[in-house]
Amino acid sequence: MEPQTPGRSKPTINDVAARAGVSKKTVSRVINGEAGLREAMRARVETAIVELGYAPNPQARALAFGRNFTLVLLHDNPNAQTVLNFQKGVLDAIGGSDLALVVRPVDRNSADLMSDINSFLARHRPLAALLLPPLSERDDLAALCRSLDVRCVRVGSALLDDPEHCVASNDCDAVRAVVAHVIAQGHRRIGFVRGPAGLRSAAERERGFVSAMAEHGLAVRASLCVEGTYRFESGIAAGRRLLDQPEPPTAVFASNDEMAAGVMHAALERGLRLPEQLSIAGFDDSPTARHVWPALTTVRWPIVEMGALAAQKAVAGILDIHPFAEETVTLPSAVVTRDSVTRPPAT
Amino acid sequence: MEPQTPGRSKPTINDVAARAGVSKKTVSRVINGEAGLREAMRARVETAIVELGYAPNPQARALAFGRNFTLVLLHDNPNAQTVLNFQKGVLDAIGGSDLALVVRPVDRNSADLMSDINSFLARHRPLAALLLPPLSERDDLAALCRSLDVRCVRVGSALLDDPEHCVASNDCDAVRAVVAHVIAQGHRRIGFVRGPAGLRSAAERERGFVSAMAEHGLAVRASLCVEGTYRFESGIAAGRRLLDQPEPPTAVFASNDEMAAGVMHAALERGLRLPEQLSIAGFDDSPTARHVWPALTTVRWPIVEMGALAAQKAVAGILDIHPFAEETVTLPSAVVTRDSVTRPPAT
DNA sequence: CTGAAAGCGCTTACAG
DNA sequence: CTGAAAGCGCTTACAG
Repeated sequence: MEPQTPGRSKPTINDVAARAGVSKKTVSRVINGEAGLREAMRARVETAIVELGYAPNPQARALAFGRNFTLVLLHDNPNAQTVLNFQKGVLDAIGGSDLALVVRPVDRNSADLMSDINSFLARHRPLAALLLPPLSERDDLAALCRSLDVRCVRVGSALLDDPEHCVASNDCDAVRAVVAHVIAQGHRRIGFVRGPAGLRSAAERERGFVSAMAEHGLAVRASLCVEGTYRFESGIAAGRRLLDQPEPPTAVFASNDEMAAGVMHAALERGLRLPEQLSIAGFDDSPTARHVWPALTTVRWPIVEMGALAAQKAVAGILDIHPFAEETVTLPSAVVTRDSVTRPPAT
Repeated sequence: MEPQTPGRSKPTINDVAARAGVSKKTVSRVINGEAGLREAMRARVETAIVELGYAPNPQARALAFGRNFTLVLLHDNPNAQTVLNFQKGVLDAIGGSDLALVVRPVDRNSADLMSDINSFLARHRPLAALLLPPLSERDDLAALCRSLDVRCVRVGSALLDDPEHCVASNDCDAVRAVVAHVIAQGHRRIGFVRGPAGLRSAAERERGFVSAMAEHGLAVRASLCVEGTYRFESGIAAGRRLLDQPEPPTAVFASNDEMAAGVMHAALERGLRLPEQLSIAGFDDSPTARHVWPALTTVRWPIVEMGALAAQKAVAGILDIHPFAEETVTLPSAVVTRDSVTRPPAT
């Protein structure tokens, strides 16, 4: 069961060099895929590596390189599914390699945020930092990474940086599409639950809502737009306010699924039948979207793919993983049609 | 903004030694908190450390120690909230220290599972591996860790190992409590949706269900026990089978929240009113439990606390984080009473 | 195109 | 109780 013969410890670069009859510098060149080696040399070394079952010691490389072969995920995102799906994307992409993924949740309201991240990065010295929203929106953080010579890839609902440093969805377009779908069912009075002020995703989704309404010649009534926090409870509160209007909406778009579920609660506690008396759409395609009744029409956010693309950008030029074309930045979202949106009640 | 004067790079152990007028070995002793140092020495070194803003280089320590100061989380758990809450617990516990958390999802059905983990652990050399269920149930994996001299802490629904290597909930008792609550409402015909065969959590929860029924003198009818996969869809299927019985249950306990949500769907698609016509209880207290209507009565699984306790055990004797008494193994669950369980319909 | 030397910043093993 | 030497397994910087 144990491949490693007791007493004979793991082979080092010296063992490979000796066996191949070359210097360890040459072995190092092969390991790091450097150019300008005679093919015969390379082959000899590779044979020795295989025969010995050699694998370079990451700790030694890290010390000599002054850099760990790790990616660190910095996040302050309350949505577990989002964070985990992103991790999955990253790990799928780096799977075969010897990279490791380090996770580092932070508190964006902490006064020490920058200095904490500074010291963590300075000590740990990863290849790159991956920033999830809303952290990804902070330019000071991206600048900090650069000043520490740590690559930085920012994930967001819109273009946050140059193509090498950014992975994006197009939330504006995605919301435009789902709201267009609602409108196509015949709705005119559509309520909107906005995300928290200051978040880029909230702004993009609002732009999408406003565009969709404008494109179809519908007015955005201020009384039918309320702000939430992206949390479930705020969705309940928003739903109540919307339904308390003298002319309540016949449909509501909430800027994420949690708040959409909250709007459902507000409707159900008033005894409304769903979706007949109120259509509701959300954003994220979280597990909750399938679990609620009626199942929620929503937008699938390509977070797994964004994780894979972020990993690819993080190691570009060092490791080659290329599921995506090099210039890819924006990944497509898709409307997921389920049961929570139907025609408005006859008036 | 940059504390590090350009040109003067980070202080090393040599700088500290020089400034304190001691050998670097002495500095090393202070860093590692070794005993048997004159207090005056220690104080001198500590002053120099503070004055210089010195922090040991983790890469160098890793090489010299033959060990990284990291914890690796090995998991094959489909529940994002569970995994993320566990990560949160671990990170809360190790927060201040210079430990890093590395995540490594694996595929427990892969033929290379053991060899993949073997090579990852052998190369990465973490302080410890943290195993989440269902991976934690595999004795061969725990043995592999030990053979590689990597500590291993197993998380489970029951005692899986010695107290130093195990963190547990008591799912049997927790289910007993929630089912007792259902019975206390007056239900006699209670359906049961089991978890997948082979999983310890499924077996423990079943034991709890059976005990609760027995304690209250109720029969467990085979026709009212169906097996699910812990996934939502399997809950729908289970719910349909239960409701198709000639004498359908008046209440259902599903072994997790996802399946409970599925049972709700099965009931709603038949036009049942919830909870008046069917009471439903779940397990996990996932976000979904709050989002469904009626909100789900369930069991809160102390996964955040288990993460913190697992971290504490992983570094015991190396680092001291002690929110928990040393001998703590089992952490308490709690019944969360919401709206999905009420009295049975009058007959 | 390949290699011998020095070094990365720590710790272990041994003295005294 | 403290230290000088050697070493962990790689890479950088320089030769040739």
